[in-house]
Amino acid sequence: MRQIYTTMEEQQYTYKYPRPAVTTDCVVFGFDGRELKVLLIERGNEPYKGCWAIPGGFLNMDENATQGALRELAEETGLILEHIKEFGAFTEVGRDPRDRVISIAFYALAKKSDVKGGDDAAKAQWFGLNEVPRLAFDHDQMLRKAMQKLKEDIHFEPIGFDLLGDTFTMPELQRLYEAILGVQFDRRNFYKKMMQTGILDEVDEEPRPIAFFGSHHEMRKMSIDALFDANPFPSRSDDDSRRRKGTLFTFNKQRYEKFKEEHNFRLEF
Amino acid sequence: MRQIYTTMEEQQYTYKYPRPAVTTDCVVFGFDGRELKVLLIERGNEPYKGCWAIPGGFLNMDENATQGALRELAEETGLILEHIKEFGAFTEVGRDPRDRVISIAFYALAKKSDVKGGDDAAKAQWFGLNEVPRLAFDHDQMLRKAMQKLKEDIHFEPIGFDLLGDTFTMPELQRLYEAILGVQFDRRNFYKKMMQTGILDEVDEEPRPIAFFGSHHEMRKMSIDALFDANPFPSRSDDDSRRRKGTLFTFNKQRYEKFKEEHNFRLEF
DNA sequence: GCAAAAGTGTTTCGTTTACACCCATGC
DNA sequence: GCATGGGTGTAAACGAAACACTTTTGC
Repeated sequence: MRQIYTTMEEQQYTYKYPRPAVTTDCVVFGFDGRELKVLLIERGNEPYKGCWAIPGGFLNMDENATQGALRELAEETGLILEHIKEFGAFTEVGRDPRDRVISIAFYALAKKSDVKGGDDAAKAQWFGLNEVPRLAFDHDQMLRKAMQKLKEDIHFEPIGFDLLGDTFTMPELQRLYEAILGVQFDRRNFYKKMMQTGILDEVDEEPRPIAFFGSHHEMRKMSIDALFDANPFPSRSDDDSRRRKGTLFTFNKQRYEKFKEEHNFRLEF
Repeated sequence: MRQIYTTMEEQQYTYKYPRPAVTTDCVVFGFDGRELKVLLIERGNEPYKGCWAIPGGFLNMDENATQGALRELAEETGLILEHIKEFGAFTEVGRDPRDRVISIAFYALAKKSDVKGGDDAAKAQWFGLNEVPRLAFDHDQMLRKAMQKLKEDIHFEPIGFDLLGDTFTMPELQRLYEAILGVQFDRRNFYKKMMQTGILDEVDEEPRPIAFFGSHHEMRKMSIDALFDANPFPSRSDDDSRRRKGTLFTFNKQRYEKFKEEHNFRLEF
């Protein structure tokens, strides 16, 4: 948070008209095979010290909002993501008790393999969506809006795949959709609909692919196994007993692009 | 623009960290019975002096983004609207050549009867979507994104009705949907789909209702006729020959609310 | 009276939904 | 061997799309 400016702390910035401070926040969703999780951080400073909050922080002058949100996310939680989606600005006058602060809000979807434990992430923790504590600022509202947007977006974009590993089974995918949308699907109909999009490839055996993670500029390679060993999904890793059973699939991005063209950019469920 | 602060021009505002300036912009769509229009203003100041732009301006410290956008819209175009919809933040570092400025963007739909001519609106003008000139800043991009959002939203919300008068005929409504979505519908199927939503009421004869307009705090009443006489839709008012033919309908907001509940908040077309 | 647009029902087709049994795996 | 979850096809219902002729209005 604001680390870039620690060497300038004595410097002052003066403007003719008052300006709100601008922050970015990023709601990160994860999936443990059973329910949706959200990644929160415990605030170390006032206001709302000790309270849980959506990761985020002040926008730097040399980055756009997306870059700012990704940077803050990496700093505060250790998560290195590529795709986040803006879903709204939060601009009520009194939303920060100290100062006028507006926030540009994003949501993101994290695979298990994106989770990097330890160090920076010491104060970051996953919460089931029904166990979320009272959040700082207007972050309750922000979380609700993010969930709503996620529900809407998943009808038209295969964003759900970002929440699963590189390979997944059809029941896993179905459980994910059911968790996000809060409804139950008939297994056979779900299979059919998914398969007839043509964006899924059947995989004969688990490929144990290479995953990338590390800091923004220095990427390291390591096997999925090492990632899992180093950073098991925090709670209920016994849920893994629900996984790795049945036919494996993988998401075919190329065919998805083609699919989008043909179907007027709609993928419905 | 910034009028609230004209008495403080000598005052300076100092912060420990640099802050972007925050503006709001509002893309206003109108409909002349044939094609979609967008309301633009000609800039009187640098940068982009003389260039057309989406109405907007700096956010005041005592208003949220929605209030700021509505205020700027009223100041710059004379339009007093109630509902605008945020569709994104524009935050690229170099989007304003002078300073770091981020903008929160809205779109709005204006009925003919919302158009208030003269005075403030001297430099505001409607453009057909194919006649839009090169716009200031990143406003081309902003306009494209607004159109895209409008297209998406109209599938699920009856926002189209805001573009028509209090009463309208079915062909008018159909032309509007066709203009927004860029497709052609079968007349009979369109009738059926609209009527089976139950959100339209048939009106026997034109009710000549009372309309409200004026400044934010001092509302005046006048008849629709006087409004039309004073402020005909700028271009092609001969398009009115396409109107007032056939059965009149009006939008039933109450039934729409009920409809939303029953249909899981979806209104598809 | 002629041209242009409004009004109206039915059939066809495709999509969505509902539904049941066998198989593989883990305990 | 029993319980749990995975895998598969078909029939019925529903909603979307295609389609033509008569009536009204404006010139």
